Amino acid sequence: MSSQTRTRNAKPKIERAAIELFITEGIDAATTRQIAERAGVSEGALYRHYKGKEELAEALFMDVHDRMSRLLIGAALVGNDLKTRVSAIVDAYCEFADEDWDYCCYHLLFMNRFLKQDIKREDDPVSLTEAMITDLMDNGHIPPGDAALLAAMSLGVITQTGQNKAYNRFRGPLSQYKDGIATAIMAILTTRSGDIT
Amino acid sequence: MSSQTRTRNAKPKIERAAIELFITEGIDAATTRQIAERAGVSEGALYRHYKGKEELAEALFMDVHDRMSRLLIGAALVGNDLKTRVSAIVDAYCEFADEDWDYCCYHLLFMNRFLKQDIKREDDPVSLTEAMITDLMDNGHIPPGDAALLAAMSLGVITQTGQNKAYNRFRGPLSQYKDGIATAIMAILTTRSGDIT
DNA sequence: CACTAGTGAGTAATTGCTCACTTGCAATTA
DNA sequence: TAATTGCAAGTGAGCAATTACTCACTAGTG
Repeated sequence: MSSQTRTRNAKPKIERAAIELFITEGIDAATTRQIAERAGVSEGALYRHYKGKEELAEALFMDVHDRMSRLLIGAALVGNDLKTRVSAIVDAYCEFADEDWDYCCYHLLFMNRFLKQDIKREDDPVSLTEAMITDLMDNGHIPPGDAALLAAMSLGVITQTGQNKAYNRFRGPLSQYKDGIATAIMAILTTRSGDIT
Repeated sequence: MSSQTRTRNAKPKIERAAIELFITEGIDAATTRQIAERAGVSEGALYRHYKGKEELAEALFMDVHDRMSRLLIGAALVGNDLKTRVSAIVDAYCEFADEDWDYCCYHLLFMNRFLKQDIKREDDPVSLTEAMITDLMDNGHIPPGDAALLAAMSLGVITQTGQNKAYNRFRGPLSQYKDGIATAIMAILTTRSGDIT
């Protein structure tokens, strides 16, 4: 390798390659050799930046997960009524998804792998949503109800739409569905057991 | 192993052990030795009934997946109006979940692994739900709208509630939430963009 | 007695990771 | 400015460990 220039900036290349392979092959099935090859980097380079494959996968996931949390917190500050908040959150999620689908998709596909341990932090997306819903109820914007359940269902509307895009059932940008998603979430939050005949 | 009686009915023992390990360890991380040990059976027994570990995992998944489809079809026959159908489906799902949580949980956790290839069969749960929603719209039970999106979101409400139980955010039987879930789905299906101020 | 179902030690292949070595940037010195 | 040098970053052959699967054999049922 005499006159060949050595690769630079291996870290971002590795991360991008890893995300792509993790999505298509699965985290366990993707080998460190594959990742290195796709990144155009040697296998050893991976270990300069991460302790191992598992740590790489987890770091990538937590990076996205924390971005989601910040996105939620940011959207919550926009206003305090129902429609403003819900629209802000849905818009922000869709924008993130369309801007970097691979990272968003990775987050959707491997939630259960990394979230099984990491239960009930104060600042994870589910807890944040739950707190926001409690707040909306306290301020009389929505009728009282089980905030935890409402949070789970509301997030389910968003994530399941994303999953359908991941399975190629939906084509094109996620934003095209943002009105439908926001409407559905508002419907969930405002409707209670007696309201439907 | 002279006077030791040889194990009988290895197949169901293997399946149960596999499901349990797949849930806790993940499909790739669970080894054939672990499965055999937990089942109280030799490793070779697995290969009398399945071509390999992957085929075992897929067969188990498809078994549950098809049960879900039959469950949906059965519930659809109960009535033809909104409330009857939605309640029937939610009740059936909750009952299945509470009766055999391991199988239901396995289905929830590994959907994306096995459903990525298996896109758009005529009789998979998502397509069936979509068809049912189209039918409800045609008969004037719910306002017109994007049936595919509404199907995805409605199923999201159910699956996400299940996922939350899988992550131990929710304790106890899933049935305790069935009214809340049914109400949310009806709200989604009956509400359209202009309905909320 | 035939044949299905179960056994488990052995094998071949994979794969995550290590380590001695190399590169070339950036700070230090002359 | 040019030479020196320290060090973070990159290399890749090779190792040690794991593990899915095979196969010759066997138990026991009908």
